[in-house]
Amino acid sequence: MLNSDDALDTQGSVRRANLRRALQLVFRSPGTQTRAGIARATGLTAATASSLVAELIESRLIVEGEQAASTGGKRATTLSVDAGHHLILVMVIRPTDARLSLVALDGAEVDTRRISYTPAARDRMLDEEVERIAGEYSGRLLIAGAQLPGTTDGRAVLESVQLGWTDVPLADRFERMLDVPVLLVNDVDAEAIAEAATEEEDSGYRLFIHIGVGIGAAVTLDGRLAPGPRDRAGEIGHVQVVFGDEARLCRCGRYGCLESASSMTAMLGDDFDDALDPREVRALADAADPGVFADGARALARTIKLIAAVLDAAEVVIGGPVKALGEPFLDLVRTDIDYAATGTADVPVRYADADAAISTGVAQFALSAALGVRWSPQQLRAVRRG
Amino acid sequence: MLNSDDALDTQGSVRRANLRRALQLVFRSPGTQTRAGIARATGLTAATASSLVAELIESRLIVEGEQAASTGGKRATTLSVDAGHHLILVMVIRPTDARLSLVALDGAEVDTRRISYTPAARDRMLDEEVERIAGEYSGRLLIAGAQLPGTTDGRAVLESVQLGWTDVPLADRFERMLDVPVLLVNDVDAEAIAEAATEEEDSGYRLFIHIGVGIGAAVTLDGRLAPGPRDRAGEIGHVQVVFGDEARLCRCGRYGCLESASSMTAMLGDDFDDALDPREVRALADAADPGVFADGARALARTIKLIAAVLDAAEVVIGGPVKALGEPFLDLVRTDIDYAATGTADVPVRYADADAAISTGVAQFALSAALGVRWSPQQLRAVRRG
DNA sequence: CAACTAAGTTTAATGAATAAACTATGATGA
DNA sequence: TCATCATAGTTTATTCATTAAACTTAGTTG
Repeated sequence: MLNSDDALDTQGSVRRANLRRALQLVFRSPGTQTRAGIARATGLTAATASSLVAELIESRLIVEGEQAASTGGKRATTLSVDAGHHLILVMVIRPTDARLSLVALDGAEVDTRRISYTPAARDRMLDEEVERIAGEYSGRLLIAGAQLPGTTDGRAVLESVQLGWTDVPLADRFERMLDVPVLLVNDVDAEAIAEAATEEEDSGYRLFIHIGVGIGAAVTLDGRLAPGPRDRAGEIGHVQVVFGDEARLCRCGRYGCLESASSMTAMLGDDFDDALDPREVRALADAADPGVFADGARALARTIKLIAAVLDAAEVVIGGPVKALGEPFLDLVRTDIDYAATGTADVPVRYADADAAISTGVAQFALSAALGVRWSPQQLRAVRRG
Repeated sequence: MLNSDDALDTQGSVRRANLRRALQLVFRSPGTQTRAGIARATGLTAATASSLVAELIESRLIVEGEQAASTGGKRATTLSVDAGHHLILVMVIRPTDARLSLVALDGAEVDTRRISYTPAARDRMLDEEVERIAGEYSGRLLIAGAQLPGTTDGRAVLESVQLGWTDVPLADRFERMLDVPVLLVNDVDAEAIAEAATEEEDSGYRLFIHIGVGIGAAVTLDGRLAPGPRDRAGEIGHVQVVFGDEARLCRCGRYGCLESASSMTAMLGDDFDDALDPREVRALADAADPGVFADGARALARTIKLIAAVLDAAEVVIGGPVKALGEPFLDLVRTDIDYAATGTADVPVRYADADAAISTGVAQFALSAALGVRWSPQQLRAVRRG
């Protein structure tokens, strides 16, 4: 709609860019943004801002709200995101279950369905549910995004060990049913995008590391995934970071992989599972040998130091089930990063915000692709509550 | 000129973008590009392409050349870069000497001056030479770029151990004398940019690693430095990558840094110096214990694997004096990268092209900033010969 | 209540694109 | 040999999103 081609053929591209900018301003400050505010923020004239707003209202992307208090003259008409029309279909696809949510433009979840399946029935049941949604919400769907474990180029699943898929053109399949654009995104990338909502412009690279049964990484910049064709980026779980006698056998058959030291399975044993709730994880952690956390933190710190140095990363965020280990584990990592390192700037390390992983990332990813727009952190919280 | 603001206020921004695209096409295929070719490549109409070309000729950026052979109709007028007017001032600043070159838009070096100094006299002599150039070439200068060792935000030298500078606003100082924009760039970044000229669009990230007395890294994407405010990026020399008994004392006082294993000084001893020519380096290498190369290659391979995995890098390029060690050293690195690693794609590793380091990178960096344009690899070779 | 201030709209002008008709020049084939 | 076609490039009228400036609306303030 607002996106599309990169051809700078005519002034249409300027119009699209300005529509995006105006829409972004409303997304960032819903309920308080005004036509005059858009004019001031963009440098466009009030006439143009009005024209842009008219088109966005016409497209049912924003709506007028209350009159704002006067600031000395006529009261301004506030603008909000139009939550009443367009919907984003968010699919979280996991090996034995999936979650399909319809998310409004204000972040509210309008409808959520959960399905469970055996791997053999997965394709059929997914297709059926997508078909059903296509029937029920036809005309209101804006875009769809699917998050899944594995590598993807956004259109097809290149390789997913967990799902047992190789080169599956999932986006094409769903697009034929839904008749709106469908995007695929790696689950860790989606988690990183959700987390990146708090990222300010020009604040630099942020490294996100998910730690559960496996380990994955993602790099974001200005609230979006770092640019470039990076279909297989972030696959750091099986890079060797432990050497010599300390290197342990990894499930991949090699020695000293990051996962062999820092994954939750490595630290808590095979009883650990991504589906455990934090209380259960803490119980496992209490029973574990404290040495495994020291080893895990050390391997993780080595990884972080190198990547943060080459990117000059502004922040490192750690997400996933590992959060149940709490600040003590993070302090081990921070100590091992060794802030005194010559030539390496201090890299703050923190855990991801609670619940960011659910489906906000896919929704944000799809929204950004459809409208070139980011939600404010406040609105993401709305999605999380949903 | 063609760059400037990001304000999408008017169709002027479209015009600027189209001028850049037309200019880029002439830069990429000088002597063979035509108005009709620009129209075809951009999707713009022939009328618009003609108008863009007229403006670029008016600005003395391109010139008409020969008539091309007919392809079935009227012969086309070829277009070339106008090498006769605008000049780029390229400064390579080193601790005890500097090189100031005036580079034409076709890559030819029109004038080159070398100055030597003691650190105490450096500022004065640089200023004098820049003033002299400002006098001689006033009116023809388009932009200036300075390459130097150390961290920079493009405007000021944040920290340069080699030059003994901290927070020196060098760009401002030179801009007052030259009256054209001045950009600063880290020397390894400049080397990476020169190397990135062969990089195709959308081919992914390329990791460049310079190995001499010190080690630095840079990441490029689509022929340019990876985006983002990365003032201190690539400072990987003093990240620990060797652990346990194998870790050696580094000149920074810590143990196991990448430089302590893989720098030329670590491998060849303190007799090594960045100024040695390849023959002298090979002589040192012949006298060295082969074990140091194995150790150096192993530490380097560990570094490369992790960074390449997180970025999904398409290629790794190694530059600097290390090239004198030849393919045997590179083969050690390649073997250690261990192509069989699970989840890690094969990353090709090669040496940088010969002579790329001289001044092409700064020139390209400045050119890209001034006109948003990249030279073709052919033209970069012209600079290298200069 | 007059003067001021801010929000927002209307109208004419501007500039960069397109479409379509045009000129110029060479290749091709009956 | 010349009519026809193909390609390069220009000219002219039209379109469209912007700006500037005048205007309306609706509030605050002395």
